[in-house]
Amino acid sequence: MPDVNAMGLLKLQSELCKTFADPKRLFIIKELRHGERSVGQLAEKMGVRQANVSQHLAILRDRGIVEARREATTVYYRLTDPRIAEACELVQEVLLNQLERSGTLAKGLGA
Amino acid sequence: MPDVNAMGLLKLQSELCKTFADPKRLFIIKELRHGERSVGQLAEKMGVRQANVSQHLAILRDRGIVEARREATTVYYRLTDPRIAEACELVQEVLLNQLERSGTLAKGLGA
DNA sequence: ACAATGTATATGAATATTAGAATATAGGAA
DNA sequence: TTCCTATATTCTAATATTCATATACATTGT
Repeated sequence: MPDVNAMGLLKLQSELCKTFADPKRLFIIKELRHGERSVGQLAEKMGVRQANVSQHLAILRDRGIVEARREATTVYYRLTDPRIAEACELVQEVLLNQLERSGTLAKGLGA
Repeated sequence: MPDVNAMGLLKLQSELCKTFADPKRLFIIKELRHGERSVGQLAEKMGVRQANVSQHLAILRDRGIVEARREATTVYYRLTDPRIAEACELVQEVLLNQLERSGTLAKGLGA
């Protein structure tokens, strides 16, 4: 008997993971670890058009990753759960480990 | 000055996260926490065709998530880094928390 | 050599994701 | 109201992902 029951939850979990499967959304998550940021602040830091940032924020909002707070015309976003950033950091550690092993880091990736 | 340096690493990180963005691959990762499994074992547990499992394993292999070991005609897979399973568990916790809040769990998802 | 078993890959069709352009909405100031 | 700023949404084209089918490859046994 195939394990079809677990698949329902895993489908939801995979949809949550999809939100981490884009570099711009990872940037946003990483940035929001340090506190609230407005859409414009994020757009500038990322060097990306406002509409595009807003699209990504909508995805993060729909999946319950971030929450918004409006102050006049400015909308500030924050993470809903610190464990989200933790999970992303774990993945980053794994990645850095992989890069170390393959020696790819040496080729000047900035730092 | 936009933060373009970080984007290179985040691109790699997002590609790593993409491997978690599919329920079947999450199933495989979850299953491999308990030890090695062969392709056939996974296919049966998942109720999925062997070729499809093999495709997903190839993705996990390419991203360095799993490693293979051959024994006669049988190939056994294992996780390369326990932190990968940890990260997935963190995401699962966040998900369960979300479901609790929205009360969706009550509607009999199996357990 | 051949056949049998277990696994991997190539191809194509359906579907999903992404970014940009244009447009829409919300709130504040005059 | 009108204008201005900040954010959101819709639509579209390009690209990527997923699955099934068919086929190829690797290993063991005969």
